[in-house]
Amino acid sequence: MAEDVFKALADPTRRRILDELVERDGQTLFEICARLATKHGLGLTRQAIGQHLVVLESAGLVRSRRQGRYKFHDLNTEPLELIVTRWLRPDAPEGTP
Amino acid sequence: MAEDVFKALADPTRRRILDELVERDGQTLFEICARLATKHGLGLTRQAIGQHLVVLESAGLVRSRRQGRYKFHDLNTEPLELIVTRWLRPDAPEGTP
DNA sequence: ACAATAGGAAAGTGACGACTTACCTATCAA
DNA sequence: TTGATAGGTAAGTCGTCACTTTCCTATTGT
Repeated sequence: MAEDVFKALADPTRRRILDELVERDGQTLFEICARLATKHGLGLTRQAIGQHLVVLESAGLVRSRRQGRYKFHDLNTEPLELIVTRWLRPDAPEGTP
Repeated sequence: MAEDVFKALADPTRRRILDELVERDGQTLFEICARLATKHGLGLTRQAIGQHLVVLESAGLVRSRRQGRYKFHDLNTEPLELIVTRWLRPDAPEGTP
């Protein structure tokens, strides 16, 4: 849903996470925590980042694959292209007949 | 800057307002109120819509021009294009998982 | 087995945001 | 001027969201 995508993008920490995944795909939760702390100075707990990842995954912006005790997260830009065409292309076939 | 744009897009009512302005540019506050009420069944007060327009204008998504006692609102899609290119990798192949 | 590691799932708190109510200013028509 | 229209602003309420704390499950290494 578009609602979930926009709400997911509303938080600056979640946007930072997307930035991290653009730079290097397939990171684990602990890796994301470490990089956010060192590169951006974000002093958030692991649980907080984990909750953000849940939101991003529910919005379809992040896909995760489990491998043993590791869970790797990949960026999925597909929902982004959908929300853009809503206002950038006025003559696109809209869902409102 | 980008923060304001994402926060502005986070609210469904504000996205509806953008939809309305895509369909017909240069509407006044009362026109937007009427169309949101009739077409989308939104029972919001004029003040609420006015506050949303302030948010949209602060984000640069809406430009307004005053003319007498009327204030016309125009859509500005420029901030949208900026936020899209942030995560959409330009040289990524189409079917990359 | 045991402990360390990677992750998940609660409840609780504090702050921010959306909305209403009420009141106020400015412009136009009679 | 008077009254109607178009818009602006402030206080207050209520819900939502981000975050922490605490505790729990699952996998791996020794």
